[in-house]
Amino acid sequence: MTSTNPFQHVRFFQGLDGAALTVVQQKSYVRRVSDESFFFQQDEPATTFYVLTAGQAHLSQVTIDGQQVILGFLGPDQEVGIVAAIQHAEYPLSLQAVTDCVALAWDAPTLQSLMENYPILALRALRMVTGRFVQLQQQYRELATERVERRIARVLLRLSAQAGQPHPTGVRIEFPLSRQDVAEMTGTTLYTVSRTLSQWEKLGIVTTGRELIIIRSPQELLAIADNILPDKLTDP
Amino acid sequence: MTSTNPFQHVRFFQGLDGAALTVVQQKSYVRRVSDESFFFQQDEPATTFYVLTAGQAHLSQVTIDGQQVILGFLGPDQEVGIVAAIQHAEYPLSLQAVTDCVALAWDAPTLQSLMENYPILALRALRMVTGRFVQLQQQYRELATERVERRIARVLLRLSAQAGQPHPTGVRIEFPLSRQDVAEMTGTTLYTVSRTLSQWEKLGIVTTGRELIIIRSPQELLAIADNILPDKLTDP
DNA sequence: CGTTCGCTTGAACTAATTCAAGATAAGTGG
DNA sequence: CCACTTATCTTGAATTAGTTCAAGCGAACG
Repeated sequence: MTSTNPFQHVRFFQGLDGAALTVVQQKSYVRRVSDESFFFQQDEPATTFYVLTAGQAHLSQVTIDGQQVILGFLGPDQEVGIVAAIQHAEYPLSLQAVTDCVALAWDAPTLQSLMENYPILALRALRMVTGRFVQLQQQYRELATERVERRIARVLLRLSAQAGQPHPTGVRIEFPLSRQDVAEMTGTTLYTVSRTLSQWEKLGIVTTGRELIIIRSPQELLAIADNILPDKLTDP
Repeated sequence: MTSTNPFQHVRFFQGLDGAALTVVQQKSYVRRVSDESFFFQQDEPATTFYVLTAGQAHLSQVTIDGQQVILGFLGPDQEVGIVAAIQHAEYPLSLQAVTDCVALAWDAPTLQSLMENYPILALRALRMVTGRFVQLQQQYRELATERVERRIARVLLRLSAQAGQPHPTGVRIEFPLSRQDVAEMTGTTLYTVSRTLSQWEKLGIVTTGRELIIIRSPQELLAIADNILPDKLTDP
């Protein structure tokens, strides 16, 4: 068919010409991962590089004593597993589907030889990882300096930007998201998240349900994230 | 002279042959930065890539309200500023010398053309950034899940591994390190750091002074970091 | 030699955690 | 379709880890 090549949307392949795109595509295979299942788990040998084409998945780490931390969510056209391509190593985290997912996959040796044949791919990957790195540094700073409420506000804003769908009463986060999930993203407990969301619901900022969050007033959430206190919160 | 090329020690240049190393070296220049001064500051345009050859410096971010976070320390043979080479961007953080420093420097366009001429450099950089990324993810998880005491223990162990010098009574961290600095690395306050170090000093784990920390018992510090409680701490 | 800077320590305070108990909603199988 | 089971969520009460404020000490510095 003559429609645009879907690979053009993927940051990782931007800058490749048509012929190269075809080669890259031929070397790929499709992997389907159903809701709740893992693409890979922490400490497994890193064998595969993925570009997600449909669904949502989350990146998480577990501590020795079983505590989980969610480092972020991945949506369509996002890629993961570059570590597989550049060194014999283990995945430093797990990738778990939170809805049914479809992904394009490349084995480590395949990607490695693609990078050798198309040096621009290494530069692309470098730009990609650097961007994520800068983002993680910012998240780190937020975790180190900000109160729980602000961190929760930031996470909801980030998720709504990344996976938000218009909804009659606001923007709905388009995958099941529990209080526990939000806690693991913000370094707090599910109790504190529940209390915070209850309070926001009373103020009309969000609507919540079981594994569901709809943002009614992004402005107020932004004000909380940026620590701008509205009158109704400062008054006793 | 016939001694080994100093560039061979730098991770970034490993894999380059002698001729390439010479070219890379010729394109570099030396920059000296005295104690307390900045290599660059957050939000400045990223123009330069550095490899530190002598001294110690720290990477830090400041929040809008002036709070500082230290993301890590850099010692000899470590490199920084890859963001300069790959995109027109601002430095996402500041690099400040904590002792007198000497560094090799490359301007962004220079490094960019070097990467085009020697594609292996992009792969090197990718490996480097990925490594740091994995490390930062780990630090993030620690910050999200661990108590202050453990985080402080980890930081001291990390710093002693990176910049520790043998000392009659233990391992000494070889640059001025204030309580405030440790607080900014662990996301806590200088008061809590002071209290923690005082306690450890009573237990004989460390010796401290003004901007000085000597680790006397790395094992006990490791036990704290790994949450293995010795009897004397569990007894009432 | 006074002033600055880094450090210590007590005391009061508070943000957030932990524990406990119950409510609500979603599967599951008879 | 309804009872049974399971998982998510809410909320109060008690607790605590860590912060904040305040005051004072001692070493370094100009």
